[in-house]
Amino acid sequence: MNPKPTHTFLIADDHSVVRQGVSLLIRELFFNAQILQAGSFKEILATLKLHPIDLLILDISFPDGNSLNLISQAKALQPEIKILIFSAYDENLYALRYLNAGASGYLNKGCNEEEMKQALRGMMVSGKYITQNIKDQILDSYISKKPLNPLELLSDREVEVARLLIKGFGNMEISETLKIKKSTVSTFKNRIFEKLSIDNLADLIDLFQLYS
Amino acid sequence: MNPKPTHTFLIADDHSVVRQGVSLLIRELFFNAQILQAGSFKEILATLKLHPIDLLILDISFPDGNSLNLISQAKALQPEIKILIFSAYDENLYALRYLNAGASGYLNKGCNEEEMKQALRGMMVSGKYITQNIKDQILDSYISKKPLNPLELLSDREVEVARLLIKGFGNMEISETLKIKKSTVSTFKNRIFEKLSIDNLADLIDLFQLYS
DNA sequence: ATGATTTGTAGAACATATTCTACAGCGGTT
DNA sequence: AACCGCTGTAGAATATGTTCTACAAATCAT
Repeated sequence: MNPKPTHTFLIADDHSVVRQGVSLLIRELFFNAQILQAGSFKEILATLKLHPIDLLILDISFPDGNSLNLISQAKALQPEIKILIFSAYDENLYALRYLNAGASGYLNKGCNEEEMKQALRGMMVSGKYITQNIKDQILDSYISKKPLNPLELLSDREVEVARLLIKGFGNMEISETLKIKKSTVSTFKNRIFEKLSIDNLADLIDLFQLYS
Repeated sequence: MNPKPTHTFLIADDHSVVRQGVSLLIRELFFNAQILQAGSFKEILATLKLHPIDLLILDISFPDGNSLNLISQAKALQPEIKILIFSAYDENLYALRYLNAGASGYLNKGCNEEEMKQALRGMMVSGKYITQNIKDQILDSYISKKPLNPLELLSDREVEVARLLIKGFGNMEISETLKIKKSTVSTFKNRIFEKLSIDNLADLIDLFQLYS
């Protein structure tokens, strides 16, 4: 069976429906692809240790955190792996960050099937995929450092902390989740508030709602 | 073809992958079902006007708003329609509200395939599906005659405190504004959280946003 | 290439928030 | 009239969060 060995995909998303949907799409394009799935960080890493993967399709948010730092771990295990971020979050907010962290494509979950197929083809043939929108952003951010929206002022870690804050996590929980001291969390909180010119959680939640 | 006319499903979600994934699942259970899809409010309504639907599988959040008031519109068009909410949001926070609005099932996107199938079967055979968790909630709210609008649970002073909290006021500021001791503010905060079954400010803000 | 800034991290002292308990007044029930 | 739960209020002990300072590593700007 399977006379021509073909590509291996790993779909990482905490929602099984999404994995199924992506799976289907892939099969339409690469009919004898090998498709693996993972629903958590542990599963992703475990799979990467066992199988060489051509393309990792990676959601941003998992129950156990965001996948930013997973990228480097994945690359450490498989330097040649291609990573396509597939997220429901606004690309304007996250794409640059993730591309910078080592992903080579960013696709919004709000895409239609055609875009999705293009993204998959793009990743497989040229190793990358980004929308015009993001290309423009890259250009802009190259030309002038003017942030398009206030959240871009935040560093990766700051965004991470901010996202936990708006989920309702307290400093203690955050410090445990990220394994940093509580005073560190406070420092981040302060810097976030300062950068965004706000001074309370309610405003932070407001801002994130506005810009995503 | 299709000798035995069977069920018609409408999958409403702004992410096409999700629609595909759900589609797949449905086909496994109801192999000759008719499956329609919609990615926006307009599409949902348009479809409802053209086709009688047995089960509407409905996401909560769409680019053009949340689907709460879409439920009554759907029921207006097709009083017999069954609606299963399929959402990534915490069921504890939203399920009752949507059930009350006319949905008869609530399924979290974090479910596995088996749960999803159970939900689909539940909806088709008995017209409803809810998790034990939500059953408990309903029971509680029945026994204690909790009004659906949680804000009605709060006493005048509690609402006053809650409003200040969601404006971003800290306990100190509230205690100064209302001329009560800070420990009193904490007591109120606790009672508010308890009455609304939440435990952090982010959820309070969420709730207040939903109810306005 | 080098100095300036940002980023990620904490310790210690201090400020704020929560918990647990309590109690009096009010309104409804028996 | 006596009881009950809900409301508005706190004190004290405890838990959590903030500030201020600091420092190394990374990144940026010149």
